[in-house]
Amino acid sequence: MATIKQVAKLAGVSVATVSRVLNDSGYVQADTRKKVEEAIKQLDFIPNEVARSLFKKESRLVGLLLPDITNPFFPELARGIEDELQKEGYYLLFGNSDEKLEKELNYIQTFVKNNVVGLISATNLADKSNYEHLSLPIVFLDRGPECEYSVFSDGKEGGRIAARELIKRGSEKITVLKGPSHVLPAQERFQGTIEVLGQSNVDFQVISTTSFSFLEAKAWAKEIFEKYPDTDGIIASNDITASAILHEALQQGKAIPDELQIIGYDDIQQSSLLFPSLSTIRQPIYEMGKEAARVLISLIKGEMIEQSQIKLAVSFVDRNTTRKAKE
Amino acid sequence: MATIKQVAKLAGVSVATVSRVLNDSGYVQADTRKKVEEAIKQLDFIPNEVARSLFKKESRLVGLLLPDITNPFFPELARGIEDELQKEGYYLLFGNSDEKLEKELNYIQTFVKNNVVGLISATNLADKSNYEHLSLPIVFLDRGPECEYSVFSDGKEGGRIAARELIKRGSEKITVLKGPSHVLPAQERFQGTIEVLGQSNVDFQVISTTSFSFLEAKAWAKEIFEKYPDTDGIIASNDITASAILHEALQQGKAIPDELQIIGYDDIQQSSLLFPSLSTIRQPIYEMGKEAARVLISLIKGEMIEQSQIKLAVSFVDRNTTRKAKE
DNA sequence: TTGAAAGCGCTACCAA
DNA sequence: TTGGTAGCGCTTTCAA
Repeated sequence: MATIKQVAKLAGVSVATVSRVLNDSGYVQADTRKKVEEAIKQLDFIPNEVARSLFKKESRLVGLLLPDITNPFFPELARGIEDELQKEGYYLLFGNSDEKLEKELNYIQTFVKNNVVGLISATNLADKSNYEHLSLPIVFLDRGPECEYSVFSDGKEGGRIAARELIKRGSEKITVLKGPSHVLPAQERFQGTIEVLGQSNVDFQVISTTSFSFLEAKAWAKEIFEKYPDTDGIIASNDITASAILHEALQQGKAIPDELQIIGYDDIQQSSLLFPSLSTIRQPIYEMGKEAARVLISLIKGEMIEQSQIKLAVSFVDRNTTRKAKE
Repeated sequence: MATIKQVAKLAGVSVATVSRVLNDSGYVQADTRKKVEEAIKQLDFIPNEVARSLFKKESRLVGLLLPDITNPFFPELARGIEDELQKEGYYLLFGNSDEKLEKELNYIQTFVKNNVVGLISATNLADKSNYEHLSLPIVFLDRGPECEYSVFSDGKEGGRIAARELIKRGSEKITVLKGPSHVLPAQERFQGTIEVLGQSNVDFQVISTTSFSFLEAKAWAKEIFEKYPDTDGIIASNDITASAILHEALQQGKAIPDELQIIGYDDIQQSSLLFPSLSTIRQPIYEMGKEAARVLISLIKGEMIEQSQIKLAVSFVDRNTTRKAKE
């Protein structure tokens, strides 16, 4: 790798001058610039970002902390973030926390060590205290309003919509899966759901679930169908869980959606690939990622932020695990 | 952020000594070490990785280039890589190339600028020439043997297995989807498939497909069912495509697997969530990621590598879009 | 308009 | 066993 010194030498100028053309700063005469540019080309010189970062005390790197990229919700989020950051010349350093504090802390430290200019965290145990000493712009994603800067979608309303749509479509004995209690967004939507259900005239019951795992969800589904064989509507805590329930229901020969309606949450890509395709509450996942990146970039640039908490709207995606609404 | 200088001052020693305890190198007396460690704790000092990287001319960063993290094949790959790297204290800088040369080159440059110690590339246009001037350890993932170091699975054999299993299970008019021609691994498996099919006594036809997109695949499926209504076995180029075909088939009321058998490729997580669950050829995706990371780490450490090309075995996953094998 | 030089935080050599 | 110090590659004063 060529260095700035070599370029300077070849161009017959000082390193200061080379630096100036590199950064388009200060005065450089046209022909001097030309000489330098030629030398750069000749040597295939690429400025060393590390040296630059050391001096400037900031890099072009952004840290991204996710629970698990393997969970289909997160790749889309990550993609939104990346696409937005890339436009502005920032790059992603990324880690999966597995919801383990140790890993989370370890990654945060790594990010800091590497002079990241900002941080986006979508983990659930993202306790404020792990972050506040950082003196770095931080944006929390998919998490609630108690934090400084955050981007999330309207979980409560999403939960309400799910309940309303199911009622509107004629379910009368609804089963609600609560979702893991440590996953805040899941609890939000759950609250919204039971709020609406409580005000309605339908029967409903709540199943406490502890994970989003497909296999466990299948077991719960089995249990539900045994205990409440006449349940005619299920509100799942997310699309994976909904897939599992759908799977079990089909296996048991239930008619979907005539006998049983199922509604998911998230609208991950695969939900439309199921058969029947899954009706669900759509979070604008990709857009959430983009938005978070945008907020972070503004923060990095020290721009004014109109609102520190951005709540995006959710919507009902009417596919084939729900019936047509009654007029 | 505290610096080594401040630690040295507080501990009443020189920066050299602090550096020694930091790196466990050279001689440090027990009580001196203690003083230093206390100062470190007191100041919450974390060594600046950037400065270290500048001096050492290498970082703890590894670059990862993927086509698109949103494609369900890649998160698992990424996870395998990350888990393995993390054990050894390496971290991931990552980018999606979207199979665009410009983006690919841009990311490679960024990686180099940031002193990455190594590179893992899983892109399809990964032309050797874009990489060979890099003088960096590089491992190609999910790609063929023409490259220096690579980890991939046995695509040809996978293609063969798919054909054999379908024949064994009684399909007699098989349709093969060819998969995008620029995706080398897809072509490998296609070769394997037609090799076996050609030696057999079954009829078969090949459909040229140009993408892995679900929607396009649905359209092809429709076309297939129109043109070849008596096709009784489809070998898809991957699981997404297979999902689309399954979807269309179910929509048309075909009995799966009695009337039509479908076999996918990859065994991404969601394939088991489909109903009927998808029979497919399993690539050990996570393991491939791990293996690639392991090779890269060996390369970084300058260890001897027994084999530069690691080919992992694939296997048939017998689920519910294929029938039981005839005795 | 240019160059000399200090210094970002760290490591490693050499001398003490 | 310790400290002084040069230098990694760059940016940015300050002076010329």
